Amino acid sequence: MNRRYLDLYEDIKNSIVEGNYRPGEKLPSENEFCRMYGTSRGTVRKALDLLAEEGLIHSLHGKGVFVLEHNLITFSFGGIVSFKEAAETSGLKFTTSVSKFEEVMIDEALSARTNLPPGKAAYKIFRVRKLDGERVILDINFFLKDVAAGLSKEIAEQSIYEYIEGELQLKIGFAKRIIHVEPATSADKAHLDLKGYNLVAVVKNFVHLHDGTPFEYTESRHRPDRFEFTNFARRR
Amino acid sequence: MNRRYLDLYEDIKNSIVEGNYRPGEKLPSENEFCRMYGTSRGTVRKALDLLAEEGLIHSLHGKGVFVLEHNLITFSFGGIVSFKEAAETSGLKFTTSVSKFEEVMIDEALSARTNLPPGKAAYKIFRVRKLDGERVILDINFFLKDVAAGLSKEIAEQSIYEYIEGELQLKIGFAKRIIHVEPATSADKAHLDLKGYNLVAVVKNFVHLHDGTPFEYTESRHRPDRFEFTNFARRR
DNA sequence: CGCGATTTGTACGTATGTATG
DNA sequence: ACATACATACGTACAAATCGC
Repeated sequence: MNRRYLDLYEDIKNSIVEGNYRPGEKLPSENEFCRMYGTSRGTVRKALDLLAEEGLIHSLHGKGVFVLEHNLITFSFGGIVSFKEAAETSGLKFTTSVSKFEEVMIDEALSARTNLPPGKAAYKIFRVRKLDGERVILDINFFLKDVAAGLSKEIAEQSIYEYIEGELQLKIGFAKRIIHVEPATSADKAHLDLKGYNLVAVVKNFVHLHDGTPFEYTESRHRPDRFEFTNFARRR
Repeated sequence: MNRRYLDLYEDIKNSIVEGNYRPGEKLPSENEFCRMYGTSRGTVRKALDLLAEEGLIHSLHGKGVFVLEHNLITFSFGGIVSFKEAAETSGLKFTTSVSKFEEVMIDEALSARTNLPPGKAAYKIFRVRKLDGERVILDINFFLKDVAAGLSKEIAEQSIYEYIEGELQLKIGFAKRIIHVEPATSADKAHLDLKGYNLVAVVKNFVHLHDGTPFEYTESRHRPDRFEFTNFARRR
């Protein structure tokens, strides 16, 4: 497969992140990009579309394409990003400890909660994310055992996504997220330094493979004062 | 301007919303759409891209394009949507009351909070959203007076966006959002039925016109138990 | 003021690659 | 092996907004 537009996208994105193109500046015109990369204008525009979707650039008819204000932390959360990736691009230094790794059967109740098919086995994982010595995030994962076969506690301590995409060569497709604020559970109280808070911010992730099959459900439970979620939207 | 891809997008979207194409079903192929609408494949693909971005459909190489599970509430929040639009598509019956409408000067402190330029005048509006007789959302808006000239309390009771886009013919471009959980302020306590909660879920909106100029800052302050934010993401 | 040059937006057409059945 | 369907890439043309002369 070719996918030159992805190379172009990453190239331009890197230039923006590194500050070669700065917020407020005008990018080279589409036709200049065509010359620079030896591609067609359609390919250039496809790369620019991706950047616009992420909120890094904005095109003005007749004027040009401009770099928007951005904070690196912000736009890393635009798509589906593993915790490791997000931590790296944000620059924050988290440490992770796996406090539970077990196999469970998905019964009706669990299926209703996770959207995973009942009757199947799943890995159930608790991971605590510590920042500045405080336990501020509890990640609760369920991965279908069929799909994520061979997951281990050791892998969970590193990056599960690297394993799934790298080793198993699975293709992750899309995810639906719901954010809620919920009462802290006994698990939250046991695993987090809640400092008296009795609510947690919860990001529920329903993740599907590229072929559409659901394979992961994750709840990210945040101490409310350390929670932040960013988002970019365009009006049509 | 032509924008046939937008017509196509809305047509197909309506068909999905109305249930003519149901979740799990396969859509007509791209070439069929070409015949149906008498357009080129590029135009069809552009319409499908928009639907895929919203999480309504998913394409499988060699197989076809399929409708995803969706709840109408969910995808209405994908882009920039006025409260009125969101309420309508969600089917929930909110009532709005304007409890404050005044003009303020943007000083340094307010500029830091809103990202609006210091030294300018702005409309400051409090609107309380009531659901099932309970005051659950407090919207705090700041609109640049320069831009949104002529705003009134009466307009705020209806739809500010209809006024801005309809009457003033302004084009809204994009918005950055940040979601936080914050301690309830005295304003929250005064305007909401907090039922003992001492935290609120806050969605901060930094809205820009199409030409990039910031013109609106809005804080949507939700009672935590009635807060929900949905999101769709794809892995690249 | 108009005119032309530049730049992005839209639409169409064609060709080829790749996955599926 | 073949037809179908989506994915990528190139090319062309014209529309519409902007800017400088």
